[in-house]
Amino acid sequence: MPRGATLRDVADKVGVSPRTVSRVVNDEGGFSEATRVRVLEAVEDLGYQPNMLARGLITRRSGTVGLVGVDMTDPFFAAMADGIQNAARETGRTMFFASNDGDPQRQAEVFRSLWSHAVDGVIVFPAPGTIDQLAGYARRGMPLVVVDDIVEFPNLASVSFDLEDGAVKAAQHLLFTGRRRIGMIGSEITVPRTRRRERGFLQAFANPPTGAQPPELVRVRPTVSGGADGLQTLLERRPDLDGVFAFNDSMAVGAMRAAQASGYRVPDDIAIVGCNDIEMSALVNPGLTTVRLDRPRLSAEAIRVLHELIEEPTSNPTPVVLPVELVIREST
Amino acid sequence: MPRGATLRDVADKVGVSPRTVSRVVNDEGGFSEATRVRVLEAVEDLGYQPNMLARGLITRRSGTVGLVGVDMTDPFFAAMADGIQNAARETGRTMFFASNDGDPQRQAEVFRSLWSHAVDGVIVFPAPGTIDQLAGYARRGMPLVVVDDIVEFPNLASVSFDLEDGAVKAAQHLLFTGRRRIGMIGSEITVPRTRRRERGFLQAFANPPTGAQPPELVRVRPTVSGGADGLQTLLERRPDLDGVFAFNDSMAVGAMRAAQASGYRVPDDIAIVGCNDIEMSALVNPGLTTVRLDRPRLSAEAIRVLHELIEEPTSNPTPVVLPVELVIREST
DNA sequence: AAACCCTACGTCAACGTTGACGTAAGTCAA
DNA sequence: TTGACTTACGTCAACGTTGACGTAGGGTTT
Repeated sequence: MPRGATLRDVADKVGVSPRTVSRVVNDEGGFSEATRVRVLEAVEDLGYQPNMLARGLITRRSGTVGLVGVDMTDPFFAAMADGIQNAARETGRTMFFASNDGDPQRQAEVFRSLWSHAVDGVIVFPAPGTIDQLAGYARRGMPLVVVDDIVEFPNLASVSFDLEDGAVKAAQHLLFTGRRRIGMIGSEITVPRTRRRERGFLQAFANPPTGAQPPELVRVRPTVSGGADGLQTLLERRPDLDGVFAFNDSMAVGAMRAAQASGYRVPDDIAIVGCNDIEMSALVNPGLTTVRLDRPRLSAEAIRVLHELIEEPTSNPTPVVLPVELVIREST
Repeated sequence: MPRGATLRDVADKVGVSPRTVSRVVNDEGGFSEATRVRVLEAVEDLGYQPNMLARGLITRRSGTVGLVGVDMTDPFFAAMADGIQNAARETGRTMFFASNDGDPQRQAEVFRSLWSHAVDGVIVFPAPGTIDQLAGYARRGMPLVVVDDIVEFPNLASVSFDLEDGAVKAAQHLLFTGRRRIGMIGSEITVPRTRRRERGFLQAFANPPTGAQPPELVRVRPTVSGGADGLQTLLERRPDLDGVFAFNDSMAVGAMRAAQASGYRVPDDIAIVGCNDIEMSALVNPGLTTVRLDRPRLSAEAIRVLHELIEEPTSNPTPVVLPVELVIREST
């Protein structure tokens, strides 16, 4: 609720019209050097700050971007959010943040709100089954970047990691280091990116080495405790399990704790590979082997593509897919 | 850049004036049941969404709140942000998020931007030495809640944890369990809340048990690697160190790793107590004894006080100080 | 029947800014 | 000297909404 100085206040003080002050403030040209100096002095004196609501109303640019994620407390996402927020600031935009909790209905609320606030664009980690919802907003003219999912729609870009390849690398590493009875703890939240990890994992078993058993797959909540539950289920099905690939590092850590609690040694009895390389992964004992994602790069690409879309709404950027890398620590 | 239906579109479709549609949408009364039904039908048909920029311009309420933190990737802060975001949504407000990186100048930029966007209020984890900056915005009429710092200014509320007491409890626990050569790893970022932890820590040594040495204090970056460096420094000063209290859990984990890397056993040789109880703390080995903070409660109080301030700008809420609790795990 | 109130609208201006366009004075070329 | 162009402004309307106020028609009271 600002009650600060307006263009008119500055204009009155200097003795010009508000339009001229506006021109100086936005550096549009069409004013003399002398005027510029006097206007900027008055701006300083009065502490004038442009009102983005009024400006946005007429320019149809509010100077804001939205970031919609699944869960802000996920360290992977928090790191992304931080990068995006910084990148947005550099282009003079302020960031709205909201989480969708993986719930399509909540995401719908969030988008209604962002639309009302006339955001210039949104970067979204979509809730399951919301591609149509998102495509609808894209069609209505909202520049939209979907992260970690590959989609192709007009006005809708996507940026993702090559997690299929990551899962292949993880599974191959387990097989290569001699594991033969391998399970995967997947996520019960099923969006395409979830499925790509499973697909890559299974794909690695297309030509299995001798002795490799067909892989087991369970799907649980993508949290530490979910990972623990997942490992329990895998062990019930196959007590001689000797390798696990988890959907993300939080789950991998949960699985590691559960395995240790059940008397299994890691990596001697069971090798564990995670995905994401969050900070915690290097700090647990043993250190977690995991698929590393270049998050700063993802943030940068997402913002870059979003701005492309904002500046040139008709452009149809090709989906960006970033490579991943396996980091080997002590858990395998 | 929404180009959606406006009040006028809805009004034309129904055959009433925009003002009547506005009354129905905002449920102000002064319309017949028949009109209400027909307007809401048209709203639905056209997918009308109020334009918050226009509304905010006239009501001086933008329907947004700001959250300004030090570092979004700090898990403690992420949890707070999530709680605040949810609470804000429940009152129909959308949350801006920005981090100040502990830098007063950056925080100034952030506040300029938020002011321009006419936020209804801001919750801030202040950068060091910015109380005057904040008080300035409060004086200009921006409802402001400072978290984790005690301040008293008009239009400026504060909510914090009793970290002085937390530090007392941590130090007393170390002393009570027989530790006598104790160090503290503090934060080099010095805001009042930092100092309170140090003050509490030192206070516990006012009447030391027999044999207790005067405590050592180092100040480092509040990160995992900073914690590791801090422990190194403490060990250089006092190789027979047997207890450590760290400013936060990330640092405590860093210190734990550094101690183990130097051949000390935890807790046998050195006991470690952290502060904050982040998720990681229960997962490291050994589990970290730490001061638990009720973060959902802090989020809830911050939002509650902020709304109080928004609704009643003249109210002068008393600072809220929340109790803390020591959680004993295996690191002591 | 006059005076009053209530209901259900409509009208108009304003929020602070910028897009579109107008214009007086000065500059320049033919 | 005239016409065209440029510079440095000003004027006006519009963005979409709500606050303030007006009013026609019906009902109720005196």
